[in-house]
Amino acid sequence: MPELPEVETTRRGIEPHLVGQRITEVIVRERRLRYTVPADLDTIIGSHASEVRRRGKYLVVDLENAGSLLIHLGMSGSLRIAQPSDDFRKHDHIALNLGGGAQLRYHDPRRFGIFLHLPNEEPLDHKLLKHLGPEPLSEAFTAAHLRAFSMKRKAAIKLVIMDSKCVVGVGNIYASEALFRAGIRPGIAAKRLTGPKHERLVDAIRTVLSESIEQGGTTLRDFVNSDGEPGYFRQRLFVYGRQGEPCRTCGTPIRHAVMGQRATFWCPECQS
DNA sequence: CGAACCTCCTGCGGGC
DNA sequence: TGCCCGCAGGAGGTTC
Repeated sequence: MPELPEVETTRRGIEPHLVGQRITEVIVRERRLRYTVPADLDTIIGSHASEVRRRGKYLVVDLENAGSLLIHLGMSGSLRIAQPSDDFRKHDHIALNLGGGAQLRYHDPRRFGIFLHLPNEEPLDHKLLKHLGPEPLSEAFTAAHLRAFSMKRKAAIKLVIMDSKCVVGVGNIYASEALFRAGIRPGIAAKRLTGPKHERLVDAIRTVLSESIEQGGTTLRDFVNSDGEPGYFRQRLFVYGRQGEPCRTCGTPIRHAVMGQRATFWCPECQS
């Protein structure tokens, strides 16, 4: 389940293999992703990748004079650098051969991901990106912003920080983790957060995501000729998936509930 | 506008 | 051991 740190780790992993490289061949083995992979994707053949950017959990591969690729890993997607001679594995849906001899492979068992070509438009103006809120690690994501956004929302604060119009890239796992670190119960109505809570939550989101990106950085080598799965499974989680287990801080059993149809975890003692 | 719910899909875990 | 069922989850879309 790629969250923002995994996507950023992916970006850093593939960028040095892509930038400056010419796309020499496009192989599409399965078009049925969240949106159908365009039938004319091979029009990118001959163009050079100039940059790999990230916006939220979206990746943008800029192509010189050929627009850009818009990629999302969905629930189960991954990108890795392979060799064209490597056997295709089940769910390896797309491969781009590169001038230097390597190959970028898109793998996605559940096919919730996105792989689109935007020939002309500025990708940030695309309808999928246009309404996204600030990057959590940018200056724009402040306590004042979170306060303003939460003001009229009676929805649970956890749902609000997972709303990409409020802030991008906070997925289900890190939402629970950030709220634990901030000492805030996930189910409290957003509008009822008081005083320093916004600041603590902004700080906690930043910390959780930054730490996870750092951990991912240690596994970058895995992007070449391996499964492309960042090492985030090693992440030490405080509450996520730990229902009934003792809180790592106080020993109280971790609670679980469904919010917005998503599993939610918290410590009833440490979070108020 | 916000809130609640639906949808896509496969792998995996629980239950027996 | 093997099989079946149901669930998990990102995020856009729909409905009220």
